[in-house]
Amino acid sequence: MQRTNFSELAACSIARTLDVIGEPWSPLILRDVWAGVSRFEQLQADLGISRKVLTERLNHLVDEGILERHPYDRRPRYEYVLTEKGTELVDMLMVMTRWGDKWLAGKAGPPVLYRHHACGEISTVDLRCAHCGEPMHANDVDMLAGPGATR
Amino acid sequence: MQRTNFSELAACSIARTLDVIGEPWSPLILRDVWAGVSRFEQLQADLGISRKVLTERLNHLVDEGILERHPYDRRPRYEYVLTEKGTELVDMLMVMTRWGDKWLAGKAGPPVLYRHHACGEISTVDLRCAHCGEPMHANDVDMLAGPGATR
DNA sequence: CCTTCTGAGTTCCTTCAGGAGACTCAAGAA
DNA sequence: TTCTTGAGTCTCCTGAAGGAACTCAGAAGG
Repeated sequence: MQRTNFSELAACSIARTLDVIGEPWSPLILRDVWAGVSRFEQLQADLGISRKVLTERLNHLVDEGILERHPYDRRPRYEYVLTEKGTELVDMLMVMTRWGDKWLAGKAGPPVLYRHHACGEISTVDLRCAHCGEPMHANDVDMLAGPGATR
Repeated sequence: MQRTNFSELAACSIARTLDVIGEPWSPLILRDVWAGVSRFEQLQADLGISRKVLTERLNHLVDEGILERHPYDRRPRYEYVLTEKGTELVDMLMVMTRWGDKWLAGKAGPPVLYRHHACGEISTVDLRCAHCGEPMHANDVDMLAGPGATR
């Protein structure tokens, strides 16, 4: 086995999630589909990914229920569309984007801005506690074993 | 070139972030260091990663300012510690965890729970607009070109 | 009716990253 | 002086990623 199957290492939601979108290119494919680049040829041209790997990644993302293939012609032509499961994964991309904007964008500033529908403002995501609404970051929590802790 | 350098593709904070922690194992190393597994031998044993790859990943994460090497002995023995930059990356892991808990944990439930210091409750992260405080997810935003959009 | 075009893959070959395990090296312990 | 331990190196092998050419089905064009 060349690449370890992470989710077999331990009961860990991070490892499991990496088995779904941890392979090279997968997050960028998700980003593109989210941004409206949704056909095979468009994705291949936009990313410069090899056709073989693009095929593999798309199949995997469809198998995992992240993307759906929607035919747009009577010929075998498809558009890839985010499922609900896939759309919720984009949350992670938004947090990645925020981190990259802060730490890697440099003087040029963020390459992409988000306008929030609810308030109409250019904004960024903020992590809050689902319970009390206060900020919730790495140093604001303790970790405890959960019900699914054993394999 | 076997693996594409994503950040050269386009001005994209996701691609740039992937160049920092997108390689296989890197997020799991981060998780372990965050959880207190901080020495080479511990990481190797806990993850089952090959020593060669662990060395490469740790060097890269140190180079990128995600981890710092702290000597804990007069012999060359080190502990790896998250920098501020690295700690903020853990936000992303918390969001990955939440997604994995929801979509992949199944009946067993989440393997790990987080207790929020501020309120003392077991809770999860929630994405909010930094501007208005309302929920902010993939379908709640429009994308616009930002100042760093050109390469 | 025959040829051309197009989107969506497949196939094939080469190169290089990941896995496994043995080896090294420095310093303290026995 | 030898043994042990943590933290890496080194070597060999396998298999994934890159690149480019090939296939295939249906539509369009003459």
